[in-house]
Order: sequence, then C-alpha cells, then structure tokens
Amino acid sequence: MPEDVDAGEVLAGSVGFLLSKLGMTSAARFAEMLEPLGIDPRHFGILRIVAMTEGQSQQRLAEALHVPPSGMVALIDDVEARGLVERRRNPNDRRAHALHLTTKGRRLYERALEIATAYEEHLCGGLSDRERDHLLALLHKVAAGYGTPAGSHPGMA
Amino acid sequence: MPEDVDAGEVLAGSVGFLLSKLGMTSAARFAEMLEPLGIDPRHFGILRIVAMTEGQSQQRLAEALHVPPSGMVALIDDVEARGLVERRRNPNDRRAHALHLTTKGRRLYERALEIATAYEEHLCGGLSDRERDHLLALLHKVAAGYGTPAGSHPGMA
DNA sequence: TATTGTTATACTCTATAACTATA
DNA sequence: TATAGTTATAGAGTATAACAATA
Repeated sequence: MPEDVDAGEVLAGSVGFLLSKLGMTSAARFAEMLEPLGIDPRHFGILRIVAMTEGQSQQRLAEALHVPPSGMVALIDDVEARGLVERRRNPNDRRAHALHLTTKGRRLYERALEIATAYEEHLCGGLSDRERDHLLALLHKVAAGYGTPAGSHPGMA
Repeated sequence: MPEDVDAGEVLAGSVGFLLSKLGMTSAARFAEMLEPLGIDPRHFGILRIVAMTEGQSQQRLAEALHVPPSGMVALIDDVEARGLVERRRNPNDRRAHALHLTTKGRRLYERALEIATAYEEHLCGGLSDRERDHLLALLHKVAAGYGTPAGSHPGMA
C-alpha cells in the first residue's frame, strides 16, 4: 500500500517542489499532445525558431538555443526527415546551411501552435482569467530572479 | 548574435511554457545547492521517504516513488555507499531489506532540509508573503487538474 | 509457484572531439 | 588558419528481463 508511505504534506507547501513537479508533469502532457503530429517539444522549438528567423544557419540557432552543434545536426535531421525543414545552400557561404520551413512544415507548425493553445487551455482550465493573469505575473516575478532570456528553454539543451 | 534570434515574447504569455521552464531551471538550481552534500534531488527524495517510513522494503518504496526495482537498487546503492542508509535484514522475511537512515544519514538529511529551505527563500525572494501564499494556492489549483498525489515527483522515476 | 532484490543486457541519449569542405 | 557542419566514439543513464534466494 503506497498510500501509507506517501505523506508528502510538507512539500505541498513548497513553491520549488510544486513548480518543479508541475513543470515536469505539464511538459510531459504537452509532449503527449504533440505525439499525433510525430514531433516532440524540442522539434516544436526548432520549428518555432526557424519560422521566426528563416534562412539562419544551424550554428546561429544552436547558439541561441544553447544546443551543441552535433545535437543541432540530430535535431535538424529529425525535422528534415519528416519533410518539415529544408537545408538550403547559402550562395554567400557554402559551408553554411540556410534553414527554411517547407510548406508542409509551416502547416504542421500551425497545427502545433493550435495544440499549444489547447494545452494552455487545458492547463489553466481551473482558473478564471483574472487568476491566470495573476499566476502569470507571479511566475514572471519569480523568473526575474533567474536571468534567463524570455524565449529560451533549458529543455532544448 | 543570438539576441537577433531570440524573440520569445509570444511564449512569455504562456503559463505552460513558463511553468516548464521555471520548474526545470529552479530544479537545476536546487541540485547545485545540494552538490556540496554529495547528493542530488533524487537522493534527497530517498532520504526523505526513508526518514518518514523507516524499515520499509525497497520494493514498497519503489512502488510509492514509481521507480523500477532495478533503479531503486542503484539509488539505494548510492546512498548506502555514502553511509547514509542501511539495508538491514528483515527477520520476518529474509528476502526483503528493511531500510533505515544511519546517524550520518539523519544528520545529512537535516542539512539537506536546511538547504531546501534556503532554496525556497532564494526562489521566493522577490515575493511578499501574501504573494507567495497566493502563488502556492494558484499552483495547487492548476495541479488539481493533474491527479498526482501530493508527495510524488515524476522526476524520481 | 510467487516474490525480493540483484545483475546483465541492450538501448537511448548526449557530448567530445576528430574530420571535410569551404573560407 | 579558422569556421560550418558532420560523423565517430565513448560515456552516462535506464529499462527489460533473466536470475538467485527465500517464501
């Protein structure tokens, strides 16, 4: 009977514990929701940054996402194999690849954005709009203590 | 220049993204703070549950923490090698090990609890007491949507 | 025959650093 | 000589399932 053994009341009062637990649980849920699309949250991150900065080189994105170059190769290989991203030759510097979304990639990215929205609804379903705004503000306030840039996520690395 | 490429404003408005990012960042910080003790957050979890339920078997704890039996062996090996936990023979069932904290283990666990408290302070340093309580309440409300028991953390598995 | 704990195997993930092609 | 990208290799981590001791 694991119930005997649970007794986690102490940690229920800890912001750190709850944050870590909720972050992990909800990220796993997001990953499940993306599964029908054949991608995971990191691929989503790649699609997002390529969509925002078409034509950039792999290493530039690797730096921005704090992913080692070899890891970026694997990630781009994944999305390229699915026909979502194209490596184009850069005529100015033929060492570098210019990354672009394919039409299929753009469509899938849009579907992924819808899933992200549905996920957000799912997550905040129990909150009123006011509560959601308040939670967001409080999270930003906590996050301010960690000087991390807005768009980057440690899970990419 | 990664700054050109950042542009994460959209996700800054997402509870899910922030939660996942903050959870991961702050958990990494907690791990760093535990490092001087030679343990990581999972070992802390083991010490905690053993402290709360002295004499339990490995498999009972494994079930409670959703860790596979072989993983529990590795985890207990770690803390036993550091002299923090003892495997005692159970006279009633000599297949099973009864797990107990050593004196050293109890002392180290208490230091780890102090670190956990310091970590919580560090995390919530930017918040007033009222804000902290409010954040906790909102997080609990979100967590209610995921029927996870209070003490368990998916990171143990 | 079932169960506790252990070990062995195989698998995934990832990072480091060597390599190529361009510059 | 330096840089973009790739590949090869080796290491950590982890799960599956076979195994030994006990019930």
